[in-house]
Amino acid sequence: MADIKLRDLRYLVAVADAGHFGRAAAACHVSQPTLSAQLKKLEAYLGVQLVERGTRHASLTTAGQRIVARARAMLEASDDIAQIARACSDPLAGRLRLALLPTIGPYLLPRVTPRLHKALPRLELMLYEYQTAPMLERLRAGDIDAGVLALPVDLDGLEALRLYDEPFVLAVPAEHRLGKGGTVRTADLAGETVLLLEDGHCLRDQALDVCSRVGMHEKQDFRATSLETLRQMVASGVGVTLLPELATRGVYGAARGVVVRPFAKPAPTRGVGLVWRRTSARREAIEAIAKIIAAHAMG
Amino acid sequence: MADIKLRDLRYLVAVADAGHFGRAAAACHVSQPTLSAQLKKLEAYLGVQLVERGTRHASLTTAGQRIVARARAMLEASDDIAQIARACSDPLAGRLRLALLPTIGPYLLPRVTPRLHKALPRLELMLYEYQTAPMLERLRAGDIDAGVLALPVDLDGLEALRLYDEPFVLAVPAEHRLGKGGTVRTADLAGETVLLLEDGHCLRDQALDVCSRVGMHEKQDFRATSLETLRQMVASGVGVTLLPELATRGVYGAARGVVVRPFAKPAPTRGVGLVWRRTSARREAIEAIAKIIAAHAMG
DNA sequence: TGTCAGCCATAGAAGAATTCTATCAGAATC
DNA sequence: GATTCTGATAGAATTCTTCTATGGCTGACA
Repeated sequence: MADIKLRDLRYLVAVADAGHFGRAAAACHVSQPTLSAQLKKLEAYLGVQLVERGTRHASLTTAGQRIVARARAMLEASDDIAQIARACSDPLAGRLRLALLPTIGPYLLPRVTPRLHKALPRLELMLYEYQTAPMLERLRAGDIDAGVLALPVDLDGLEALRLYDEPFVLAVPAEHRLGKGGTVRTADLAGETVLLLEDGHCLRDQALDVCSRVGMHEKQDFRATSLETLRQMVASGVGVTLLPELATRGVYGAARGVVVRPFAKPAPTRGVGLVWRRTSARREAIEAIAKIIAAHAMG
Repeated sequence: MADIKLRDLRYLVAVADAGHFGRAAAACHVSQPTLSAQLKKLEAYLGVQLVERGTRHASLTTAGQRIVARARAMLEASDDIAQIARACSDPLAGRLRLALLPTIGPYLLPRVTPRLHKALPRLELMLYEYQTAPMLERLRAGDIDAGVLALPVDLDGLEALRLYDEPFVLAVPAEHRLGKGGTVRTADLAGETVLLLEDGHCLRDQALDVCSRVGMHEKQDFRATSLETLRQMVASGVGVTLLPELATRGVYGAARGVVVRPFAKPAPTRGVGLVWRRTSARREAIEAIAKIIAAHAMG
């Protein structure tokens, strides 16, 4: 025999725990003669008596005790290997930390989480909300596995996949001059006062970009901390704003005092993407998530 | 397959080290197909690909790397077990717990421990002192490996070997009527007041047995806790006593105020024996000890 | 481009090890 | 003294591992 066998160590540990060959054998789901013979073989191989066979009780010799301690460690390591294998064998299982922009998360998640849970039931999603800069930082630090944000960003050691393009829509007070009709042209916005998010939100920059092109000016001394604040300010007639379309769908579509109008083509949009470390071991799971989000975000 | 096999882990580690199936197989002293097949089996069992088979080089996958780390630990533990076994395989080595009667230990040990150490240098003797009943109890419980006590005892699952017969001697105050001359006959003791040990010491029962036969009576309201107490009480003239001969040899022979007289034949004696569990794995070492004690106790 | 060498996978047979059931022997218990 | 409990033994069936021989694929080299 060239190698100790884990099975034999299992038998030995069972005897150590049971103090009884028959019960140890039962615990190992083998017959008593099998366990006896294997233990005897192990003793012969090692050249030491491991078990003292009393008439009512089997107990370990000193050598047996010391060896059982090592044996337990080996069996644990063996379990570890199985554990590692299980974790690695199903790339679509385990914990995955996903961050989303504050201007995306609350509006996108209700649309996709049911589908994610259904399609990837063994994936435990941990959800976070960060603005672009801290999100990239935490991504690179390994604090999160993937992030949903507005492209483009500075990829560097990162990999990205475009998920969907989200149009902006115009939100105006109900009694506003632009509060009626179907699509609205960006040119119609010239001269309007626009309300924007505070610094740090990429949506602010994207909206500013649109505004500067069409001749709108930002309402001074006002910065909203969230889209919901923004929406309420619009409702109270302070000005107009640009919202990402998902923020006007579903329960968010029926805000009192606010009229939402889509833009005529070509509508201003922002690209939304999924970003992860190029070296990430969770690539497969991340791509599965990307597929589901891309398919159902705007659909 | 119920268990990962160490052999397969060895193959995996060999591939990790060699980066090459053929060389790994050679390192394991098996054919290349054997190693390939077993690794494939291991991968199937674990449900993960462990080795990336390149055209010129075999490298480990991430799962493989993580598992190899555990595998190395297991192989090391396996070596440890072999090492422990080798160290324990010498039946005359290791720890052996030996108990002696309080009326034997202090007088026998100085005579035999130097010889035990010389003859059994790899044996680590742990010495204990117990009276007969607790000694047998601890023996049966496996707390000690062997015991030196006065025979006969109720052997039951135990095995015994007679070591030597120890005569009793008479100890009297220096000015006592029996304090002079060579041997003394038991019949001369009639009417004497004898001091005895407290309950639990088998020596007490043995001495009582002698006393009752020769017409001595025990000093009431006195029970010594040790032979040395007894000896001092004799020296102070309270009475006489019986001592085991070894307790009057060497440094114990020159007690002031006490005269020791051997008995004329047939002298009363007690048999001293070594007792151990019949199932004990240390039988060989115990018998070696018995041989040495028997040879040098009374010599 | 065709041949060769290196590398791993596959196939089938031989051999070894493990397992089972049935039974035995020794010790403790009633 | 019969019975029960415990571990050891025996022989057959099964399962696993190993071997040799060979195939298929890829890269190197003339």
